[in-house]
Amino acid sequence: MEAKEILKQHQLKRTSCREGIIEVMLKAAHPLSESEIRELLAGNYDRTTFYRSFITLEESRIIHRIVVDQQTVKYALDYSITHKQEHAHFFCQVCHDVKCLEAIPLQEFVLPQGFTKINTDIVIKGTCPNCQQNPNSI
Amino acid sequence: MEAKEILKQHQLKRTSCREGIIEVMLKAAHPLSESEIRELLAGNYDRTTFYRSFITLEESRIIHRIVVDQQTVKYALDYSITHKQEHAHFFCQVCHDVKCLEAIPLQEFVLPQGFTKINTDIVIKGTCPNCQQNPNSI
DNA sequence: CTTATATTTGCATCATTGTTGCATTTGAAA
DNA sequence: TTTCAAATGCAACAATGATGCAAATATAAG
Repeated sequence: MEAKEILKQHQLKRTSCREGIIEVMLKAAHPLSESEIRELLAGNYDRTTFYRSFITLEESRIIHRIVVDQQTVKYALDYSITHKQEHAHFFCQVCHDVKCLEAIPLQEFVLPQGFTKINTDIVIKGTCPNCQQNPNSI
Repeated sequence: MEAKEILKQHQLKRTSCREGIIEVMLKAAHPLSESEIRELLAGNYDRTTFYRSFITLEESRIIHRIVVDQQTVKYALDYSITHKQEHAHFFCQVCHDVKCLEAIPLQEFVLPQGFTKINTDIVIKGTCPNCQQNPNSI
């Protein structure tokens, strides 16, 4: 699907900043940070505009956050757009990339009586194959 | 174990700020935020001192962070101190409390070839029993 | 117990990031 | 093309992360 259509479906105005962010994410092989998206974006937007675009896109459930730690947040298109299954994410502590672990089936979390589950975030931290082989490529 | 001994075992100087933080966490029923700990703390420390104490305690693996989202971070004593099993955490989106889900056994995450796992963070978001019953108690 | 020393604290300070108000600009519906 | 609500860009402020340094303090040695 195209960025334009995604915005229309979610009843958001088609602005170049929003459209650009979605386009970058459609092309991306894995979740990107705000600064990575900013660098891949054609236009040069005010940081407030950029900041508010993420809020809007997240509120409309077009994108979702993957919070690795306080200083590392990545963004990915929502499952409803990618049609992917919910999955765990892998964070490489060397190259700081996040990869989707779609191949790993997730367990069912049966909560104690009275708890209601909305969603589950799973982040596995470690070293990715590339950084294992080339430990000096930081 | 007592705060004093924990600091000694980790070869840290016994300062009242560090000791106070550990004592508060030893008494706590569930993970606390920085501001919650600050309120429960007897002394009134400079924010830099407080800030650096958390860095030191985390580096020495006395405490660990539970990152719920960018603005919600809770702290708990390290598993090596509490002797608890690794477990998932539950974040209530109404009262913002975090509870340890020690009763839920965790699956094994078998990573693809070449990945090395260091640890796994699991945060389940939803509504806790108390807030389910009293939806206006925010 | 006293002294010596390396560590920690508190304060000042600066950087970065989150957030809001408002005038101007822009998208899209009529 | 016109109209109007929504989005942008800018200024400004708040909150938080981070660092340098003199003064205070914990610990080990005497």
